[in-house]
Amino acid sequence: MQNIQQSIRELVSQHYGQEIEPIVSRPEPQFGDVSSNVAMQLAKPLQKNPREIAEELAEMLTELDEVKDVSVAGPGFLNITLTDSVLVSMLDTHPMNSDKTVVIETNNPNPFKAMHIGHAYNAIIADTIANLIEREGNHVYRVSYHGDIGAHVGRSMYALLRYIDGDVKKLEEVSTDERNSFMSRMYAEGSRAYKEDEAAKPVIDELAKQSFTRQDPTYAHVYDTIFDWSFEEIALNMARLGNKPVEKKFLESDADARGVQIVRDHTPEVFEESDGALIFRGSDYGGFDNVFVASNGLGLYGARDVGLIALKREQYHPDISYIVTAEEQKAYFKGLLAAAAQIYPGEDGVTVNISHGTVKLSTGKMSSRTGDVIEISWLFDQIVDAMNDRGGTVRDDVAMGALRYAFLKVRVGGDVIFDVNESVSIQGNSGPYLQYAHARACSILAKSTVTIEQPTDCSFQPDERLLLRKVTEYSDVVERATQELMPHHICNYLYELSQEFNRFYEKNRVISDDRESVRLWLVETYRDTLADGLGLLGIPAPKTL
RNA sequence: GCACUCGUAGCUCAGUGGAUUAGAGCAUCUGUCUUCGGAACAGAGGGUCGUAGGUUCGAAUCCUACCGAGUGUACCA
Repeated sequence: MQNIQQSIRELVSQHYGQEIEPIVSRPEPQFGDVSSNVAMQLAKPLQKNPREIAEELAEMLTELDEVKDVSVAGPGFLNITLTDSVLVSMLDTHPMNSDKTVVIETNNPNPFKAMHIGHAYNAIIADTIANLIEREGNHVYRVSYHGDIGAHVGRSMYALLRYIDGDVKKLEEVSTDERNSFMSRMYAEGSRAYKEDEAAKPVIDELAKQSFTRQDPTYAHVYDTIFDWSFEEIALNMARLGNKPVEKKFLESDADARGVQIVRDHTPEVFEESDGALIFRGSDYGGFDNVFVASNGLGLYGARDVGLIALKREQYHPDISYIVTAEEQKAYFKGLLAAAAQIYPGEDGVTVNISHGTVKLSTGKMSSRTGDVIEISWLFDQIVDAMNDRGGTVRDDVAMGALRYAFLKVRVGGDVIFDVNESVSIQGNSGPYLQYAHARACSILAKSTVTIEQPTDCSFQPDERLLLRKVTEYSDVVERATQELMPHHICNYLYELSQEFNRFYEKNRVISDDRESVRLWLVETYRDTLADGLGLLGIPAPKTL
């Protein structure tokens, strides 16, 4: 597509003396392979009828080797059909043309709390965006960031210390399977006590403060144990979600002291004092005025994020650093990033916040166990149940594909209404459907004994050409998804691609047909493209299902 | 109150300046079919693209107002 765009640009430059970027798109197959409204773009500067310009351009384009046919439609649209060999040449993978150092947070659940559905969504979006950036040729560092200190730790510790009642051995009685629900129960209990029990409040505040120092041996022991459990749980869930491992875990405790110091060093130039706290006037930058260091001298999340930016900067010297969060934090990040831009002049725009919506269940049913949050384990249980109901075998790679695809197929930014049954459905626009489509193509390839040949004469039959044409769109789709950081474009495309294959497959035999070797090549090309696309989405592409 | 996001078929969503029927999936209805994995294919019904103006040769897409939903709005993250 870029070649033809280039050709049009040159023609326009030569014949009309206009330097423009011709807009080209993919029309419906019946209209050709490429269409362009370049004549309309030229009509105004040239003071000429667009239809007339289109006719002239059509004549010139027909002369090109890569063009088979051109027609003019409507007010002056050009519909261009390319030769088959050009179509084949378009299959070449798109160039790796970027070489930046990129840091991206691909998960950030807090220890001492259960992982919920929002963590899963956040992690899947971020991991897939990381895949896209990596594909461009950039050096990507996946990192994570976790809150290991502060208020929520105090709440959990309150309930935990009461639970063990002086005997740390009691923790050993909690079996591996029960740990996650045990931890969320403890957190829920502590939270409730903080809200409802006046006497507990100061105790919890004190326990929260202790999370910074952890000097009491019993406290330290319980803390360390739950800390380890939490990270085992996080690692387990990340693997289950199909996320690639991170290179480094950053902790709030690492970032805290550093951030507080930086905020102090930049007061009053960047931050200012207000009611004893150090604040940043985010409202001047589309955010809101926010406290970074509290009046009691302790760092808040803002200060820690400043510290985290400093740590990432030292460790990786990133050209771009992505922080993927839910949209609730969008305004906060406007302020934070404006502050960071002042702390590090000339590095404005290095740190970028990508925000996404929240996940809601279509059934409206929430987790019964912990009240208001939906735990990841519960989510997987639902998927497994739905698979069982369908009578299919339950497989981890299919569950993973179902969940990732359901989350990724919607545009990043809006909310996701998650329907468990729809996600595992083998029919329709779902992960398992694509996995099935892949397995089916593999099966054909495995069955044939004929050698696969890339066609040399390049004359395809109409149905073959339709499939080939669809496959050639892949690199454009990947490019768009990468530029916009929008994985859903790939989902939509892969689904259309599979449909196109099914249409072909329905009407045309591959094995024991005269054109078997050419068609095998086509099936293989399709299969490889599908597998590559699924790979970018982090979805397994099984050979059998 | 102010700021940001969103409003497209019964439901869930693509499409965000370009046309020749505004597209998919689910759901509903009808066909094909002893298949290379039918977990398929073909087709039908279903839309004043929230409402009203405006800009443009051309608007679901841009602008304005209004209606409706969500989120944020300093010592939680």
